[in-house]
Amino acid sequence: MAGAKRATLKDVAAASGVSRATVSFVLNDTPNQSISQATRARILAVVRDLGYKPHGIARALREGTSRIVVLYIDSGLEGNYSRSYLRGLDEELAAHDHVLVVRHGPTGAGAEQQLRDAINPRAVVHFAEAYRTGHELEDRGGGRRDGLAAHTMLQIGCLAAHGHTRIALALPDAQAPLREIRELFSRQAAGELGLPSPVTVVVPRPRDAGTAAVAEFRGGHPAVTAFAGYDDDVALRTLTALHDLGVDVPGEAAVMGFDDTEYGALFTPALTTVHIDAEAHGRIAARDVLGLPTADLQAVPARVIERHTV
Amino acid sequence: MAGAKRATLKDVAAASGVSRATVSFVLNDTPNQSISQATRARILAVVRDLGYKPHGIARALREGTSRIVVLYIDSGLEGNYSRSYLRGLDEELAAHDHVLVVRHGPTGAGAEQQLRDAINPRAVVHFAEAYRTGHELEDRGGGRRDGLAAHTMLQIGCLAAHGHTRIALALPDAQAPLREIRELFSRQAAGELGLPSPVTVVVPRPRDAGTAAVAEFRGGHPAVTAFAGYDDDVALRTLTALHDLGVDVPGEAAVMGFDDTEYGALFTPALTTVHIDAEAHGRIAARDVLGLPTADLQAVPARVIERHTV
DNA sequence: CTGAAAGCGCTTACAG
DNA sequence: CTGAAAGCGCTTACAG
Repeated sequence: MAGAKRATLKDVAAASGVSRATVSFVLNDTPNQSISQATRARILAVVRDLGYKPHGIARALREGTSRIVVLYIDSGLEGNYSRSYLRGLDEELAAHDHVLVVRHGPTGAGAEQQLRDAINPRAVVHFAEAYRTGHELEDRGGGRRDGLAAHTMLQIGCLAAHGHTRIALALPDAQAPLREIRELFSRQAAGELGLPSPVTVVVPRPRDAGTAAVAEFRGGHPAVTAFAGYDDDVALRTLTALHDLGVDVPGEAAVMGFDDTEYGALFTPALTTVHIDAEAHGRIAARDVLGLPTADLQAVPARVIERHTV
Repeated sequence: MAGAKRATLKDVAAASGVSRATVSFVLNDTPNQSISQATRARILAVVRDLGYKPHGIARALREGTSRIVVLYIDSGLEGNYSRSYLRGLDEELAAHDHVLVVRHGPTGAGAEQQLRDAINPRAVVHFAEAYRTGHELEDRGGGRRDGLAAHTMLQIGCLAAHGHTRIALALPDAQAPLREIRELFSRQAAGELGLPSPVTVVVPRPRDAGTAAVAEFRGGHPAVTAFAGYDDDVALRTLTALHDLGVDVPGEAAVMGFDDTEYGALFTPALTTVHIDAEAHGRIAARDVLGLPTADLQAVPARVIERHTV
């Protein structure tokens, strides 16, 4: 049992007194094969005794793809969205006998191809693609129910509920991947609330650059009283800039985060933000790439975490 | 070229008018095979024309393991250590024709086995193992030159240089994986500096629990004037607790982080910390698991980033 | 200098 | 109800 060479299908067949095909049939529940309960039970017992596990590589060669799915993720793992998404994706894949593996950083086409050549993954998922584009969730009604549009509405809505009408969307940089969609959804949300369209401000790193950017922005847009962060990071940078400028938050200006990180709670004043549980999004992504139905999966609604910056 | 079925070794052999073995020999630079320059060139040209790439799965079946190495990582990716380590590991592996793949979260033995069965990785690396245990780096003299011992010394040394003699080591929780080794190295560092051994304080989440813990600790240890954080996160929590307690930093107490995150710079006062570039550690880990020599790899020394909490 | 053959561990028509 | 055979795409003794 210990240390021994790993058991192979042939071993199981030999020990059960049947052919390898038969073993394979019972292990895979192949339809239209009538194998007696007795043999079936005997084989299963041998499988257990020998600790037989199918050899993934051999299976992959035969089937054309391995039971691996790879997740490409470019952003960090600070926010709750990414963590819960990862958990959902991982668990759902595992439940369907697949294993998740992740690649970080920008996806060079070369690296992606290299990985494809190396393990023939069953599928590839790009982090939060459906959420980020809004498209797929939109098609299922999820965009406005539990997708980016809904979450943006939560953010803008919270600001509006506190009396703010001139809102700025704080962006990490001009090339932020979701910039356009976030601007769109923010505009729609403001529109529905009868507010003017949010303007946009880039709050870069490092600290003093962010402060300079916010100072300049405020000079040009004196009517703006609230900042809706693209994510918690940008919101925190904005909050810091405002602090460095001597602007009282929330007295003179409000700041709201997006996608709860652990750091927001630690700032003073602590960051008000929207908390998103994306486990269902991860599960849906898993089902999608496996070609399974997703109708029974329901995301839990996001919620505003009221702290002290609005 | 586009859309066609992927080229196979057989295709290359046929197009070059040689056997598959010959193609394999030239592609793998198999020693002790004398193949004429002419055939070699011809084969290489065909390989290029056909866009032939070895089929990783087939190769893995034949060779026994795939050219994948998996990194298990439990902690987040917030700090500079993990990011630079990941980069070094990834690049070094790629340079040796392997591909890195990562698994997040606690390593269930089951999940690890499942992945092993699925892709027969060439090797498995556990995040920063050599660094964290200190053992391997120590053996090569690296522990004190560019390992955890050296970095701990940097942290304690900075505090000492600012006149602090009673230092507390702030831990995220009592079960922190590196707790013992960090305590050991901190004690050694203090000893070398002629300081008493640091005491230990756990600063938990959430914010108010952290504050309560720090308040209680200060009650019991009034002589302590400096907190050395296990990492930036804990340091930030400690800093926040001190703020909530009305303790002036750095006037009444100093706080020092460990492993620079982006958030430290955003706090007020901004966190003094030690910045570690672990790219070489990642490269060394890659070489180690591949059985390659590492003597030429030299870590860049860590450095203290002086901000405003010491 | 090069090729025919075996074999890595599976799955799945096909034949009884 | 079950088995013998082919084949997924490679690599590597082995034989010329």
